[in-house]
Amino acid sequence: MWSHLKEKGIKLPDIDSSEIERKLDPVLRQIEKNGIKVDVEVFERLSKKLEKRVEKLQIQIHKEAKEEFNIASPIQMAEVLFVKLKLPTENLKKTKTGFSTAATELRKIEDKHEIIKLILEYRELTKLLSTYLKPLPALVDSTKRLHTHYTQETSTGRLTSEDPNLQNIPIKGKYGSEIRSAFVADKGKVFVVADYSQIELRVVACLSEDSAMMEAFKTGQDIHARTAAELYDIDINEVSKDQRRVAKTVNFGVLYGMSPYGLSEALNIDQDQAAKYIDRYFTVHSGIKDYCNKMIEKAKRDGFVETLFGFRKELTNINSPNYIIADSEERIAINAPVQGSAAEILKLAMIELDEKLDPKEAKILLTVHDELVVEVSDKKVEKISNLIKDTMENVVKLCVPIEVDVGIGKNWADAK
DNA sequence: GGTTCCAGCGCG
DNA sequence: AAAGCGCGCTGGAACC
Repeated sequence: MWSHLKEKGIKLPDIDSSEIERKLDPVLRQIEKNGIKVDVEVFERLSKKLEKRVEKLQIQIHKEAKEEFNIASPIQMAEVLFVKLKLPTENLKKTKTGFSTAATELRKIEDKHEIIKLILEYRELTKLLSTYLKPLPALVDSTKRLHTHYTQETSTGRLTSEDPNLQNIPIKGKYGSEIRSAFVADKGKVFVVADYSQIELRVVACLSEDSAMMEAFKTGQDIHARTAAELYDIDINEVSKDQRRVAKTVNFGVLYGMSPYGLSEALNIDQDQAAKYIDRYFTVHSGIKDYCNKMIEKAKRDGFVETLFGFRKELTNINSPNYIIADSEERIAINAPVQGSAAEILKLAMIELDEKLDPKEAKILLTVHDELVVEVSDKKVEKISNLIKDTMENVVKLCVPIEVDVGIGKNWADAK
């Protein structure tokens, strides 16, 4: 499906998707066996702190509601907010049982009542406690290491991590880095964390041969700032933080087949403005537009699309008269080749690294979609971090450069 | 007591 | 008319 790209300067190893899976399997089993060390005391300290705060929040929420109810129950929550306190529900999404109390919806009415802030903080903290801080320490082995299980995900070709899932460890919020700092390198070793920079956007730049996006990557520009400059018709150096944020959402949204409605929801702007952004984007990036149309056409004709290495995503319902199903499969047709090809690139890098790394010096501990965490002997960091970066950047040659950011540290937070 | 579904939310 | 891709885990709720 992508063989025409081979005349355009891309170079792929001579291997197909199923052979990638075969070769990757023993590598994954070794990674699972390695495990990653957790400083349980960091979790316990943070747990105590957050539990105290949650108790206070619970009391305050009940006081504001003038009623004791189960804050963890969305049904009871909706009753309190929208019936008892009569908070406005105009722009709120609905669920099967009534109005949604999801964080995105509550933020729309955040300034209508003091209780909303409290609920959002309560949700944040209880999520961290129940999903990470409480369960993970119970799962470490006698050497304090945590072992996940990776499975080859059959939908897009990504890997998934379960029991426990180590691909969704917090990083973003107030406590993200504190939680990540509990994942530590063994004595005499450090973490080398290597992640692909904008790999999905680089892949789509190559699959689509979109000239503006290819140029952005070839010249090493900040891709979101460049898109902002295009959307607002300004110089790339004049782009504000907010404009960059909008452009970032547009860049990712397009990869997922986002509609004007979806963009307006994501950015909290009106739908006309969102439509203008998308329109402008596709005017500048006609190659991306063509790519989207081609993937949809191909899926409608052949019943599947595929990745760079031939992993197929079947889309047998794309011609369905039910537009909910057909539209959904159109979005998947756009996204699957991009997400799947990016996954293959990391998998190939893992296979190659497994061959190159001496297990006495370096062990892969985690793989998180576009990132590897490797535990490396103190003395060899310089040499091995260069090897990792070099291997990941050159495992395939796309029509744009591939860049890898490398960090080094004693724990997962410091190494990023 | 167990299973299943849903809503919600953590990550890329 | 629905509305952004891919996951796994948790607690509540409904039911057996």
